[in-house]
Amino acid sequence: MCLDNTSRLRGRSDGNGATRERNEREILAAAERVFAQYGYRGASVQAIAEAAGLPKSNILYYMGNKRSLYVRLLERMMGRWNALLDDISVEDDPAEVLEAFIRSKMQLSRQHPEGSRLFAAEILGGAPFLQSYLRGELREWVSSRARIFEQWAERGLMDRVDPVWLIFLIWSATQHYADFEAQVLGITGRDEISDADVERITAFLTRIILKGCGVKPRKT
Amino acid sequence: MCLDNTSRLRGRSDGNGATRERNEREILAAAERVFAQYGYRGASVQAIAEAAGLPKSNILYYMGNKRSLYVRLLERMMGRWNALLDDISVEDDPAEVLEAFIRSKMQLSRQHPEGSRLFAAEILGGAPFLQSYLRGELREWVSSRARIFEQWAERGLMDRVDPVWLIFLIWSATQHYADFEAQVLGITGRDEISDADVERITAFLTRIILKGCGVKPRKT
DNA sequence: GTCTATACGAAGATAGAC
DNA sequence: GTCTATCTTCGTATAGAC
Repeated sequence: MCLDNTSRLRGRSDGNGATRERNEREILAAAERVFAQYGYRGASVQAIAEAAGLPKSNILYYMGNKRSLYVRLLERMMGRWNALLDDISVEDDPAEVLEAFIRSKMQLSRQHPEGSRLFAAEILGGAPFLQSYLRGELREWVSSRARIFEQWAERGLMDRVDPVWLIFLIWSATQHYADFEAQVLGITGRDEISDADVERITAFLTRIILKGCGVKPRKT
Repeated sequence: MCLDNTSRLRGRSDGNGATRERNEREILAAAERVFAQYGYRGASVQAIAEAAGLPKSNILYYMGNKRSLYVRLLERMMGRWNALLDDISVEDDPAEVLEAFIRSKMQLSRQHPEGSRLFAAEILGGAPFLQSYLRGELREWVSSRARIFEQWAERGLMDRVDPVWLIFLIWSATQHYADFEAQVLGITGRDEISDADVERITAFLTRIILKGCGVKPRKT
């Protein structure tokens, strides 16, 4: 007699999908933490559900299955990553570009430590889901940057160092504080890495790397 | 009438425990690979058994349980690590010491990439088994080195940089090639990192870091 | 010493009640 | 849309045959 099942339930929900959106956000955040901590295999849907405060089947209802949830998180992280890799040109000032690169990379790891660790765990395990990304998109990005570094060296704006190793050096140095946070905290006796620490580390890395590459100080 | 069970079996085996030794070595090597790839939770005893070419219960017979196998591997890796951290003094030449440090750290990662990744996965997951090692032994080691770096700076042998951040920089840069090997291979299009690559990377890192810290060139 | 068989819980995933 | 109940497979670990 009364409303059918579908409309009754539609009526009970908010109608604009706000609940779904909120739940999805919660699930993605919780899953990022759990996958980052235990890796793809080590993470259980149950653990993600508990972290999100939802029943297990709810996770699978929203995300289909464990695999696609994981892929979605990786893609989200790659998106954040791509967002900060805007174009640079030979005409730019090397000191400025390298400093901005180090700074934005530090901030990305800082703002998304779980995403950073998720990515690290994926690579550590042989990058089963990211092979094509690494061999395609990312490889292209590295090549194009490398060419610019080489041109800077030709113009005498910096030393002739292998640009690819330089990019890896910046990546490893900046990611370290997110990925190996447990080690950094344990050794330094801190219980968190503060904003001031991040500022000091950024300045330290910028200084060592710019000086180490013989980059001429900023024009500004 | 014939021999009792125990002696019969002793008689059948080699008697000097060579089989046991060989099996243990195989198991440890296989487990290191599997734990490195999947992390503690993600690794299954079954997968380790298959990698070692032995039945599952054999693994548990030799190692007791999954946990103690894992701990044993961590301890083995910490042992290798400690072995290369011999004493240095203020009297030594900074350039020589830092270069030797970078070189030996690169070689450790090179010779034991699975051990390196195992350690990385443990830290990534919040170092549940290594908390006390980090807060104790390793912390002490870092402090003592840091003091020496500071004294070198006071003597004008290098810039006044934060010695702890410097140690982290060297660690992250050198471990990167083992831990993120999949990324390095994907981006550079290599299918392995050769000895010559390691040599080039070592030279690159040494150059950037020494120059970046304003270390006076070697006396030799 | 070594392996097969098995106990028992937790894994991912789905069916179906509400 | 959401959750409980359940299916099947795989997890660690052990008992006991050989």
